[in-house]
Parts: sequence; C-alpha cells; structure tokens
Amino acid sequence: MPGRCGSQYADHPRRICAAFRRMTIPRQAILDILNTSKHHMSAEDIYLAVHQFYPQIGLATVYRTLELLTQEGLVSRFEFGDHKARYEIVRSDQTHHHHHLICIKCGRVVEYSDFIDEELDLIKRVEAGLTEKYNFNIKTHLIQFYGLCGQCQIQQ
Amino acid sequence: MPGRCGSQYADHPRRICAAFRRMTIPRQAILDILNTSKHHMSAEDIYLAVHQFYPQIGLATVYRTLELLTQEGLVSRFEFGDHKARYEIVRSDQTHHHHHLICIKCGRVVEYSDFIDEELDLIKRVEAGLTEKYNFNIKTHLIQFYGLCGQCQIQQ
DNA sequence: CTCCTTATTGATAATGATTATCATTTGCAT
DNA sequence: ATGCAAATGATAATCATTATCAATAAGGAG
Repeated sequence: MPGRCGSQYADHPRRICAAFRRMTIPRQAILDILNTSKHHMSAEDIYLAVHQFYPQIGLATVYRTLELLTQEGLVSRFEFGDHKARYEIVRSDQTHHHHHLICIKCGRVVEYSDFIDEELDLIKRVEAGLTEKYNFNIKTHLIQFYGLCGQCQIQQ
Repeated sequence: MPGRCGSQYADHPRRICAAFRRMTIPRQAILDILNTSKHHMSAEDIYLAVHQFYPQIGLATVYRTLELLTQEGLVSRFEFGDHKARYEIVRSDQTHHHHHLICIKCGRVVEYSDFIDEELDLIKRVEAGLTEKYNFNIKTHLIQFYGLCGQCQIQQ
C-alpha cells in the first residue's frame, strides 16, 4: 500500500521523499518500527522486529534503509563502543530527546534528558556559528559522556 | 628502558599506572606517537607510525594498548561513521582540544575549536549534574555535529 | 645483580557487523 | 496497462577488531 514517497509520515514527509525515490513496504515497516520504538535499536533489533510482521524482510534492506535515513538526518546513528551501531528516529517535536552516558568498563548506557534544555540551547547557538563559519548544513548532533558507572568504580 | 609504569609521562603518570601494570617499549612507543600527533589516528595509523622506529610492533598490541588507555580515559575514541575508530590522547592542559563536524554524505571531518570554551563551560556543569544523579565518574565527553558540507550541499 | 612469577607481546586465526553483488521483483510515471 | 529504473533478498565478500597461545620480558623479592 505504498503511496507517494513520504505521504503517510506526518513528521518529515519532505525529507522522506529526499531520502527515498520510492516508498516500499519494507521501508514503511522499518519506519513504523523506528517511530514506535522509544529507544535506540541495532540493525538486527530492527530486522527482528520487522520480521515479526513482514518475514520476507532482508537484513541488507534494513542496513540500506538506515543508511539513507541517516544520510538525510532523519535517523541518528550512535556508537557506544561495542562496534555495533544503534539507530533512533529524530522526532521533529523533540519528544524523548536525550543524550547518552556510557560506562567505559562495562558498556552500560544511560539515556538522560536532564540538562537537555540547557544543552540544546547551547547546541543551537554553536550550530548557527558552525553553519556560518564552515558552510555546513547541520542536521543532527551527538553528545555523549564517558566514565565509570557506580558498579565499575567499586570493582576498582 | 621502561621505568616505573608512568614515570616519564609528565601528563598523567598516576592514571598511566592505573591503566598498565607494566610499562613496556611498545606502550611507550604508542604513547609517544599519540603525544606527538595533533590529530586523531586510526589503530592502523598508529601501528604504521610506531612501526617506523619499532618494526617488531604487532597490530594487536596497538589495539590492546588503546583499549586500556581508553578505559582509563587517557585516550578518546571517535567514530566518524566509516566503522574505523580514531584515537586521540587527552591532554590535561586542554591543548588542541576540539570537537568534530562531520559530513554525512562524503565523510569529511572538520575539527573546530571555536565555541569550545562556551561548550566546555556547559559540559562541566552537566558533568557535575550527571555525576551526582547517576553516580558516574565521568572521564571524557564527545560532541559531534553531523550535516552536509558545502560540496555535498551543491551536489543536491 | 639474578631469579621467578606473570603481564605482555606478536603472529595468526576467528569473529561479526556491515557492504557488495546480482538476479528477481516492484513502484510508479507515462 | 506497460516499461524502466529503483529496490529487494539471499548470499558472498570485506575488513576492523578480538581471541588464542606459545614465547618473551618487566620488575619485585631475595
């Protein structure tokens, strides 16, 4: 039931059109999963989730779709240090916006949204400055803190 | 000529001791390269640089050493989206401190240090808040912006 | 200074996430 | 309805990183 490329996606129809030349069932399925999920997912997580209601899906399609969405800034790709990328849809209304706190010993990832407002305010200003100086059209940003979680501080 | 673990490293001797149980020639060589380099390097870059004056070095040793240094927060690991990590020594005096601006189409990476002071000020405050709330001992942070560089904006 | 324990090394094989390939299928403009 | 290019799915290939293991060397004890 694919219609014009991004028509049924209220959030970023124009940029969905920019990312895809054609809307397809696998792509819709992937977008649905990403839109429903509140947390970051690996490509395989997404593959498995889509597979439940669309078993024909191929893993390669998941990677290809994520690549296109990432290049259009519609999806954020995170690396937490385990050599497995995580993806998350970018919501225009900033719902669930958060940054990450990562333990460099055990790999635990904490999503925090405290301080986000203050951070976003700065981000916005820096973005404007960078756009002007380096002539970049900035789509997304990444802020992560690395350190030792409580557990790992104890185990020296 | 290795002495007590981190003795000849003025910068973070105590944390070098924490990272290593023994100081060795390969580790010194890797630290020397990292200290000399002004820019991020991949594991292979480092391997090749060390290899020039210490040809016995093995690639696995480079990875192991970088892992230990990263876990101690003495080295920052970056991922720019090409699935190849880059490493950079953390200087206690904040010399050459910078963040990154990455083109999501062509992968170009710009190091910027404009706005850094303003950013670091916020970082410091957020760090304090996160430390308290989540009981993390924060060692490093990562700030990256993603977008289209001038070139890639033109090529639609 | 020498010995001894054990951390570390280097070579190499294994792993595993991601990408490339290619024949087949499908979206969608005309 | 038709045709062509885009997209798919299966699978093979890639390649950065990690695990393995016998050999080596750091550095504390005596």
